[in-house]
Amino acid sequence: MSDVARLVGVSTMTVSRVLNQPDSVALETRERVLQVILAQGFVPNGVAGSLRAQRGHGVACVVPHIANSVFSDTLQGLNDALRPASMHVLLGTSGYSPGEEARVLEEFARLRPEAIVLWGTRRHAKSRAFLRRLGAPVIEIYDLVPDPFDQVIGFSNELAMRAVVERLIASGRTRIAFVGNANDRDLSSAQRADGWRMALRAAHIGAHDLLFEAQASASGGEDVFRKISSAHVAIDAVCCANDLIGIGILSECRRLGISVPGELAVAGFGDFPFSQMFAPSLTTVRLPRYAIGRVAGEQILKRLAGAPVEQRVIDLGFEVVVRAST
Amino acid sequence: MSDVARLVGVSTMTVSRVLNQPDSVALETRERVLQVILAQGFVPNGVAGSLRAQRGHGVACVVPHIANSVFSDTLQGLNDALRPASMHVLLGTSGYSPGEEARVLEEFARLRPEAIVLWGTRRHAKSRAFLRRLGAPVIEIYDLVPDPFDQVIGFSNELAMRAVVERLIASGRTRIAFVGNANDRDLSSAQRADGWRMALRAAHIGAHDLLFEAQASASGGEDVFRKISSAHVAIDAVCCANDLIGIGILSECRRLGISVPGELAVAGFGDFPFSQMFAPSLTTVRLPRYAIGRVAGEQILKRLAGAPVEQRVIDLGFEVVVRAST
DNA sequence: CGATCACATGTTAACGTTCACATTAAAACA
DNA sequence: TGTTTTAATGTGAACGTTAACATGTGATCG
Repeated sequence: MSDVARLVGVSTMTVSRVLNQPDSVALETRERVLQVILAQGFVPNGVAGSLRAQRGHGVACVVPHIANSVFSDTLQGLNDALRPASMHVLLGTSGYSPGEEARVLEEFARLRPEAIVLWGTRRHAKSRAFLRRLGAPVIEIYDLVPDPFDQVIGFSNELAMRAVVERLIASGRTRIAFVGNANDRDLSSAQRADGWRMALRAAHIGAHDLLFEAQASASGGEDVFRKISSAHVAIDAVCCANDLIGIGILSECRRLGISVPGELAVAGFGDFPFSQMFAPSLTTVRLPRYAIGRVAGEQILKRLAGAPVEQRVIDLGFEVVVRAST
Repeated sequence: MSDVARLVGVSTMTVSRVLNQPDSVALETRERVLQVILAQGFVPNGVAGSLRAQRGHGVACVVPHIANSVFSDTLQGLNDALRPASMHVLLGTSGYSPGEEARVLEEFARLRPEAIVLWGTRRHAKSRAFLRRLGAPVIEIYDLVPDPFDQVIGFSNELAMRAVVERLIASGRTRIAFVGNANDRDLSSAQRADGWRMALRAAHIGAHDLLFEAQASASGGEDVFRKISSAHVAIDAVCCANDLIGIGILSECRRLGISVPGELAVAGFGDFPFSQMFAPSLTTVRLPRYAIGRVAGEQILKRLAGAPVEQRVIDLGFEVVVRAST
């Protein structure tokens, strides 16, 4: 930068101002500076700038797993919102482990990010203490909780699944099963099961024995449905914790000659990219995946600009997408 | 850091050494320092460290679009490889535009990344000049080219598609169409078309009129196949530039009552997550998506450790996955 | 017409580390 | 025993920018 300043015949401060507060520099000076910057190919050192200004341009984002359309859509939204403000995303993964999340956070904290975006609301006490000390805005995404750490953006898993079950009940189904991964690392599946239970209870339908565990994958769905069907459990509908399971069940039904939705209605959750291409196409819940990221980014920018937190809980809703499988 | 140093009764340099070269500090001193660090909750300032040491821990990665399983798998691989070395990924998107890529690169350049990972090999002259000046290792991924800018990791689109077509020919197909997005922003689709042409030529099968353009989506596949079939073009096989198109064609065949693979063989490209769940399941090419990211990360670490570039072109191959649709 | 003000630019120091070199003490050696 | 080597720590400066304050110039005002 001092090279540029010398060539133009101004102080480094003027060059710095051209870069950061162009309006405070006289038009003619500004143009001369910009010209030299271009000619010299000068790229300002953001590291030095961040150090001196005591604020950077990074937003740390920790998700369980990148290779998953749920998270990648959200990342896209976050990135799209932040880029115009020349903020960048520091990406990390926790592999669904709170301990790993804490470790990743500690690494990121060294870089003094301006804000932090975390998937889910269940985390290690260590992480909490850490985040508190960091002082940066913390946006939790996906699982809506009434009293978040700082701010939470997402939708209600319970209400969404409840809406699905209510549709099934309205269309005359009475023996409605739930299939999910009850793995306690995954809070959302448990919340979805709660929604299923609530809907049945509200309609005075008992369903104590119709909860089945499955891995959150298509083969998990196939496996569990093979078991259900060979055990001759009487059901006329099945709600799945996600679309992968639903598609596994659909393909197993095809194999077993069970007509969908004639004999069995199948509903998924999450509206994964291929769910509508299936035959029959899968009824599911569309989640505001992109919007969650986008709104998170917008909230971050607002708050960094000094705005107060208006809503600690931002509910972006969901949409039940009724297709051929129910 | 000086607080910690004072509390322990050593100089800041010793604290710094405990953090960066623990072996050079006496065991007893080291333990005392670590204890105070923990007690004080001291988190070293990586920004200051990077500035002084003139090297950071960031790897800039620019892909066209995050919300795409192809890229997200690769990102996962990259991240997994880099994390143990406490390197982090700076994520940016170009939206398939070389101009936007150049802009994002310029932003990232300010942060002085240690290495750069870029999707594809087609880029703006501005980007090239830029990358050259930066001096950091540049890894291009996916499209293999014989003479890369620095280093390229991927597979051969041509050979992969050629292998698919050869299988179709071997199984007796003679009227083999290609459907892809000939949009010139997407080099890979063009390379795949080349592979198709090469295979036909090698088998002495002409196919001048069997190249069809379609958007790279399921609905693109449906649309184009509707046109093909209403124009009564005689074909007995179709290769698609990606699985989305293939699945669109499969679902259109189902609608039109065309038996697959009886009347028509359909092959996709890319092995997208749901392709094997379809009925019929889609024959496709499995790409080393995760491995590309992983190997990119490993190469970066190697090179940062001072190792010379052994292979400028790293071919990770592909695998033709034959399923029910052919 | 002198005082006040806004504007454009400059000066100095500091952000929190780590590099390069210096120092000290103890150990190893001839 | 004197000299060299090794290990452990300290000192001062520097990384490249920007915050805070200072200065100088011309315009505006009563």
